[in-house]
Amino acid sequence: MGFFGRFLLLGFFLCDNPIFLLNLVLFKKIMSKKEDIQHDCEHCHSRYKSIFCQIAPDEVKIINENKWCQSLEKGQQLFAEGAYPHGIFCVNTGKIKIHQMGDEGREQIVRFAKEGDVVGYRAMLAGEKYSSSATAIDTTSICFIPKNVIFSLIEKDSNFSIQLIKLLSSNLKHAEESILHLAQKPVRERMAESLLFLKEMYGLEPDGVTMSVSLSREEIATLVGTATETAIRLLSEFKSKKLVSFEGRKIQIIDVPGLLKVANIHD
Amino acid sequence: MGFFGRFLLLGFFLCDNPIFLLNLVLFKKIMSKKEDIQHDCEHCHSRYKSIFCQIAPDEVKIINENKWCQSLEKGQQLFAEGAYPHGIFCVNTGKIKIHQMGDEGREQIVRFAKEGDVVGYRAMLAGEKYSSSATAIDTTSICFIPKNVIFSLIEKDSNFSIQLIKLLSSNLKHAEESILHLAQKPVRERMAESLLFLKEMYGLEPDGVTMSVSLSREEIATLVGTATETAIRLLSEFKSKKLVSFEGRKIQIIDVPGLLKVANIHD
DNA sequence: TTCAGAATATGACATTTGTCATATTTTCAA
DNA sequence: TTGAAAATATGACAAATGTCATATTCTGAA
Repeated sequence: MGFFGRFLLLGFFLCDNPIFLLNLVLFKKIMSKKEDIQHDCEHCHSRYKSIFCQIAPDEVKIINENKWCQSLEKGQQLFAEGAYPHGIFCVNTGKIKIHQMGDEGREQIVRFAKEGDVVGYRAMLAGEKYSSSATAIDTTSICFIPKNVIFSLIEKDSNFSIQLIKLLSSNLKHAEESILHLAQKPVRERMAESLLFLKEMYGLEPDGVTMSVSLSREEIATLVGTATETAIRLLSEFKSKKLVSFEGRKIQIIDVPGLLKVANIHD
Repeated sequence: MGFFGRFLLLGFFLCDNPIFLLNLVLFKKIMSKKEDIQHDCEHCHSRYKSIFCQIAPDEVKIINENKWCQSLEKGQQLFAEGAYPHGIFCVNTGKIKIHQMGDEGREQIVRFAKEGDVVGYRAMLAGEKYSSSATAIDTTSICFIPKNVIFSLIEKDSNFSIQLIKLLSSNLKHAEESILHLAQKPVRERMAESLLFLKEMYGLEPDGVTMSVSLSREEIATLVGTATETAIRLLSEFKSKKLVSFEGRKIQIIDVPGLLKVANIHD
């Protein structure tokens, strides 16, 4: 897709979007970056980790011709609650948080995405507005695949449907597990669990102890489902108990068995 | 499918099931009931409300020939956490709760199902063990459709895949909403919300005020995500504030706007 | 560099919610 | 019918968690 095509697509994406102003800012930022790198789906390393891992070569070609890549700075929003989806986003590299706004203006992180993950698909598939927002929590490179391409893939390739179904199933399983834990586990256990989860999700830096994700205390609090102050206190407590250590937002996981114990995880 | 076929299927269902003993009880109960009514999918009223509403007549025929119906008493378990799924269950009439067991042996209700809903599909589609249990909370009639029938339907009918995808999406949306509310709303708000939810989900009796679902205080507590005593206290409070009234487990919704206000729901 | 605003940290306290004890009522099987 | 067990109800209290106030530290723009 050439520059003109991309422009048209972007225009389409913007014009029936309720939060037009916000996207206008995004639009300007994108335009000011001159040209984002257009990746090649055929040799895309993150494709093999994704729901697109098994699709036929000519389908890959169609996606490649219709997709559109973009890079996001840390903190940039990919889409916002209430907007209409026109396609899905595939994460090439980077980190994304999926979050919702609560009554008192407090955000709640409900999911994360990394390389190979797909975001924004739930609302698109259901034919609804986005029920959550997505924001980059690190420099991120994503590809946008238009709605019609996805739906024609579902029509043609039942294997792709199964991949989507498995993805949704997996998300649903995790969501229901979160429901259980939010309802029944005390904050301290959830904090330990969340730290272990982040370690699993985004891994560690080459030093083998520092977590690759960098989140503010407030973000950690909205993941755990607690007040920011409580999150800070618990992190300090974990530090004093030598379960973790940290310097600002760089958190080191020192004692995994200890954290598992605090999280009340056995098997 | 004749009696012998059903027996074989049941045998299959049972033998690689980790909680064999539990199912043995179920097995005996089923057998003692002589013969469950075998419904006809072609004229099934609940099919039109379900994910099977759009499938082709010959597919309906295949399902009809391979399905197997069963009725459950209130309190009977349909499947248990940890067991392996061999198909999905379609609710014909009745009410089902989907619940998980927490660390301290406390259950947590994560979803409900009624006429036209499908249960047990998440684990089956993902190729995993059940992550939750399903139990009838009212006299319920269900049909069992074997795994292979469902997967061949997905393969043949992309429309059916889309129905499944939409179902999963809808469940995921509700689950993420629950996460938000459990993390941010106080118990009182969640209680009011749960009562309104139950009213929407299962409706009212002909009198126009009494809720059709009958749950114990403990079950209500595990839905709201609180201690049983707290649930009882809040219900009493709502009663004294004339928001609801009740006689045992029969709960009347008196003041919907009042409940909406307590639940902190505006729009 | 410097300064303002944001993020982090910590104490004091209030509120919410859970737990335990103990009635009271209901249910169901002998 | 009756009695035991379960469910419901309520009080007293403890524990967990949130809120507010206030330092302290960090960060980025002028």
